[in-house]
Amino acid sequence: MLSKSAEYALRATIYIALKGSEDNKLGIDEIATAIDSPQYFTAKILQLLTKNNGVVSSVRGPNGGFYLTDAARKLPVRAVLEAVGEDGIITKCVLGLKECSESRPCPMHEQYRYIKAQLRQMFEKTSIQDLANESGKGKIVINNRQIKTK
Amino acid sequence: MLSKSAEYALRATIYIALKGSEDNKLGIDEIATAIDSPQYFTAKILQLLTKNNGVVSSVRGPNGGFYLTDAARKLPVRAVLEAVGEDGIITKCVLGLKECSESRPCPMHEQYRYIKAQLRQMFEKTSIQDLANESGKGKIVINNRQIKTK
DNA sequence: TTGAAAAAAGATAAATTAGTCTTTATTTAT
DNA sequence: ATAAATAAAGACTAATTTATCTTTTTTCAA
Repeated sequence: MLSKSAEYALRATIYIALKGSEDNKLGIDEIATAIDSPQYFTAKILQLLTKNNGVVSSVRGPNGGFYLTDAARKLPVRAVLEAVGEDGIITKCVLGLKECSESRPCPMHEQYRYIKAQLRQMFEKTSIQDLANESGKGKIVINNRQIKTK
Repeated sequence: MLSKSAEYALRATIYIALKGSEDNKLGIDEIATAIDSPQYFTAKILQLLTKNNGVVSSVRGPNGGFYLTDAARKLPVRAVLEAVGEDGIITKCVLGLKECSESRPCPMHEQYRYIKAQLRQMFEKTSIQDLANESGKGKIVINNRQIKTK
């Protein structure tokens, strides 16, 4: 469904939203451990998220780390996917046809249209903060690990 | 969304359903050209489809080629995905968590559950023949090319 | 103003997926 | 029986994605 990059991007973003703040920046090691992802690779992905769409903010040096601004928290989940170049799920044809549209639909188009619209809804109407809130409900989990909300 | 393998598998299967029959078997070159896919690679995929789930049938030698049995035509689209090992879309967690379930849901679980159910519906309730019929409606297209139904 | 802590950037490696080519086996027709 | 047509099987190459390691830059605190 999604690439590893996209999965890590989402998990990392949710984790940062949940545990980080401007005066509690999180280090890459903590993040990678928490979401159970390869550290260096996750670092690369966070770089993408800081460069594109301003999803994640970062500062270097002592007490540096990653956090989300209030504005970033309001961004739709789609912004995360876009930042890692992975929004094809809601833009491309299921059968991979370049030219597939209402006027020239592929054999699955009719059926998939509605589902695609819902995926789009989900990724556009849900904000990063919304996901963090879900995660905060206690029983909800990132990577098999209960996250303690402060 | 889907891998190239899965896309080619679906396109090839639909094409064979539409144009082939037990006494009009289709050659790999025709198929690959028609669905605009790399020939040798598509051959590999058709091998998978003949070995797994009996989606496609084939015979070698002169006048050999690929076709679908009547039974195969009734198979759900999911059988094609399974045959190429690509049914993760309807089985796996969006965030890639190993342990994500009703009792231990990931932050997107609630939202995605319904969509996943619909994807499953689509892939399980739609048969290969159904897709071929769609394709037969005339304006519908495999790979930007109008397929002439006899 | 120096040292240490952090992310950024860059270079490389490993794994997976996609794609190609060659050889073999099977089938049909002559 | 033999030759030709075809898919199957296997070996190989290329591209992309995933992952790791090293070096550089920035920032803070002593």
